[in-house]
Amino acid sequence: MKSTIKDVARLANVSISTVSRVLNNPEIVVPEKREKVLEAIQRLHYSPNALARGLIHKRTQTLGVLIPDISNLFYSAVLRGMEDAAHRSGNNLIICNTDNNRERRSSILSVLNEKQIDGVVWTSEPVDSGSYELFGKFGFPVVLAATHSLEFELPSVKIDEEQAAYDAAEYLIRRGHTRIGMISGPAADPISGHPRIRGFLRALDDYGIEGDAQSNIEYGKYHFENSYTAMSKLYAKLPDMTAVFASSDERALAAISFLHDNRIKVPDDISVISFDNTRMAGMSTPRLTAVAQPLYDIGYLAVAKLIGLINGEPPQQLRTYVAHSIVERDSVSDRGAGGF
Amino acid sequence: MKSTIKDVARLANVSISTVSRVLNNPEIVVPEKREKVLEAIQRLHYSPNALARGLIHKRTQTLGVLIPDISNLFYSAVLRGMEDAAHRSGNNLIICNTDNNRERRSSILSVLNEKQIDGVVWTSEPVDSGSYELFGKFGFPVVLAATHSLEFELPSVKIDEEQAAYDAAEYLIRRGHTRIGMISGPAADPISGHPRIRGFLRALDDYGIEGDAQSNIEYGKYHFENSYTAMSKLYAKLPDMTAVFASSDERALAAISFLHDNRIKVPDDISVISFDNTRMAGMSTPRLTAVAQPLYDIGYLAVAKLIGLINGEPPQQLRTYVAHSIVERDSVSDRGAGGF
DNA sequence: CTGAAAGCGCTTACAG
DNA sequence: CTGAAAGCGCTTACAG
Repeated sequence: MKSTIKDVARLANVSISTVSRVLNNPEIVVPEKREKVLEAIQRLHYSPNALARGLIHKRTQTLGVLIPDISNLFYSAVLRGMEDAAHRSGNNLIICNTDNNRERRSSILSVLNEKQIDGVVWTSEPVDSGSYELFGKFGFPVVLAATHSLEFELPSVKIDEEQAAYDAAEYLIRRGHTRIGMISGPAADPISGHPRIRGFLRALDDYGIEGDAQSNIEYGKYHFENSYTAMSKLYAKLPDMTAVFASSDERALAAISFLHDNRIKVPDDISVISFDNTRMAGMSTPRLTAVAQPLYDIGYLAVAKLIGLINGEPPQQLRTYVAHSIVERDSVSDRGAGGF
Repeated sequence: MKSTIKDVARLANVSISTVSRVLNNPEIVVPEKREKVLEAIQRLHYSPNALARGLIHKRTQTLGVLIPDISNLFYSAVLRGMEDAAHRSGNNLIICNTDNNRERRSSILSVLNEKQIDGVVWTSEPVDSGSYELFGKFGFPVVLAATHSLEFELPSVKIDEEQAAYDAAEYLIRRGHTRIGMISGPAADPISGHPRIRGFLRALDDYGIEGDAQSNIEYGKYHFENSYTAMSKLYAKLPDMTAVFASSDERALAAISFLHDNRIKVPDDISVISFDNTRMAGMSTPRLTAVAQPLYDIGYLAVAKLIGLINGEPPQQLRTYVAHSIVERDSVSDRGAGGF
C-alpha cells in the first residue's frame, strides 16, 4: 500500500539507483529523467522510508530524552527548548519519563539504544554509575541538562546553583532582611539540595548574619503539600523572620499559601523570594520575585551540544554554566536597607 | 562496533536464524544451543536493531504526538497520560510542537510518516482539511485528544465542553450569584471558545438571568496578559458583578491578579470559578474552585484508543466524552443561595 | 550519467 | 529443530 522506491522506479522507467539519486543528489541526474522520477514520486505519494535509510546511515535523526516528569512546568520548559533545537536541526525527540526511578531509567536507555537513537539528553537527575556504564556500553553520546556530574566526564549545561542561591539570599539581605528562613529540597539532592543550601548559608555568613542549617532551614520534597508543611514548621521555629527563600516556585507558592492561610501578608509581613522562575511565577498573587533559571536555553543548548557531539565537532567545553538572574516582581518588600 | 546478530551467530556457532529464534521464540530451540546463544548475547552486549525489525514488521512501536506547546501545563498533563499509556504497552512517543501552525503541522506529519510511526495522536487543535487529507494519504491511524471533529470521522476523546461550562455557571448561580461575567478564549475557537460560551449563556438563560455574549463576556487569547486586560474590561462594563467564570486556569489567575491589584477581594467581593484544573489550580492564593478536566485520563485514553486501532481491534466508539467534575476550593463564596 | 549488485540487520517461509 | 535463502526499503561503490 505504501509505495516504495521500486514502484517509483518502475513508473519512471529507471533503476532504483536513479530514483535514489534524484532524492539525494538531484543535480547528478539528467534533467529529463529527473523530471520523470519527480513526477512518479508525486503520482505515487512516495516518501522514503527512514528506517531503511537509518539502517544504512547509522543515523536516525532521533534523540532520546530522559526527564523525570513532563507534567512539571520546570521540566516542560526545558523540554520546549530541546524541542526547538531539535526541530531546527532536523531531529526528533523521543521523550521518556523516568519518575526518578533507577530501573525505569535503565530500561528506557535500552529501548532507546535498540531504536538506534543518535544520542541522549539526560535531564535534571544525578547520574548513577549504573547508567554511566550503560552510556559506555551503548556508545551513544550523552549530554546532561539542568544537572551535571563531577564524578564522570559528561558534558552538561546548567546554572551555578550555589551562586544563584547566594544571590537570592544576598538580594534579601540588601533589602534589609536579617531574619531569613529557607524552604529547601532534600539536603541530599546534589542539584537542588545542598548546593543551594550552601549558597544560602554562605551569604548569611558573608553578611555577618547568624544562622545555620539547623535553625533557618526546613526541608520539603518537591511537591506543594510537603512544602506547605515545611513552611509551617519554619514559621514555628523562626516566628520573627521577615523573609523566606524558597528553592523552587512550587515551594514559594506553598509558602505563600501557608502565610495567606494564617493571615500573614506577603510581602508586607514576610517577603518571599523564589527560585526557577517558571511561568507560574508571573501568574501568582502576589507575583513572585525569583531567581530565574534560563530554562528554555538550558534545554536548547543541551541538544545543540549533543548534536555537535553527534556530528563529531570538537567539544567546546565539558561543563557549561549558564547565567541566572533575578526577576523582580511583587513578593519581596524593602525593609529600609540595613546599611549594606 | 555495535555487535550484530551475525557476531552472535559466529560466537555461538549457529546460524543467524537460530539467534533470531532464541530472541523471538526461545522455546523452539534446543536448550543447549539456546544457552550458547544467550551467553554470546551477554558477552557481546548484543541488542537487536529496532530499525531492521521495523523494516520487516512494518511496526515501530513508536507513536507521534502533535501538541501545540509542551511547556503549557494543560498540554503537559495530557501528555503525561499519553506517555504512561504508551510506556505500558511498549511504545514510545515522538513529541512535536505545532505552535498552532498549519505548515509546521503538515511538515511534522510528513516526517513522522517517513519515520514509519504506527499512529498519531493529534492534540487540542481543530483538524483542518489539509491535515485530514494527509492522514488518508499516509494511511496511519489518528486519534484526537482534547479535541474532536464533527466534520470528519475521526476517533477522539475529550469532555463535553458545553455542559462543563454550563455546570460552572450553574455552580455560581446556585450559590446565589446573578451578576456573572465570563473571561473566554477567542469565540472562534471550536473547542475552548463557542461551546463554553454557549454553555455559559444557556445556564444564565435556564435560570432566568439576563445576560448575553455582548455584555457579560470578554475575550482574551490564552495567555495571562491578554486575560488580565480582558478582566479589566469586563470589570469596567460589569462593575456590580459578583462572580466570574474564567475559561482556563491561566485566565482565572489573571482575573485574580487584576482583582488583587485593584484591591477587590477574591472570593469575598468577587468569586472566580476556573476551568481545566491544572496543577496550578491548587497552588494559587486563593486556591481555585474549578471545573476539572481529567487531563491525564484524556491523554491515557487517547493513546489506548490509538493502540487499539493499530492492533486492529474493533473501535468501541468513535467519539469518547469523558466526565468532568467540579473541584471546590477557595475562590468561590456563597451569596446565600437565591432560592434555586 | 546510470544500472546491477552488494549490503545495512533483521525475520520468516522453505527444505531438510 | 535448524540452516540457506529471500526479502524488508533503501544507499553506495563499481563498472560501463
